[in-house]
Amino acid sequence: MKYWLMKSEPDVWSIDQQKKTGSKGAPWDGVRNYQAAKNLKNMKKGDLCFFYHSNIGKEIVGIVEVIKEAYLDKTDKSGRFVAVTVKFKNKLPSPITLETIKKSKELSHLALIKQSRLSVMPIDSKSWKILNNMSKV
DNA sequence: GCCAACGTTGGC
DNA sequence: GCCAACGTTGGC
Repeated sequence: MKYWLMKSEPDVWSIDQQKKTGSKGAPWDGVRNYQAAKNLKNMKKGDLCFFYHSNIGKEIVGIVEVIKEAYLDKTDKSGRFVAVTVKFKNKLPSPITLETIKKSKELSHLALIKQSRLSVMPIDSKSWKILNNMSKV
């Protein structure tokens, strides 16, 4: 199983909206970046993703699970980009802010920090564990 | 609201 | 296929 991190502006799509969709989940679409799309294509059913709120909050707020692997993004007329379906899994006991992540030397390699504009990125299992531990109060 | 970083587009 | 111009993202 792989781990990921996906960004969303809570104005547009927040963890609470995601939660409301329950077990049927919701499409993660609108990605218009090849690198992010490549990551979407590599997702497998059952993979877990951190849900990050960009702009407002700038923190990891929860975890969602991939329930449908990459398919053509219906919102993309060109047919070049894909979407996946994810379902709400849980909210973090306490959100992890970007500021906190930046302070950790062990997490300095994450694309979240190095490539601030990338919206879908892999998270190695070690970093996943570190982040989960950080979220426990 | 600004602007740096960076991705994309299109003319050549 | 290069690269300038332009658009977008996202942190500050």
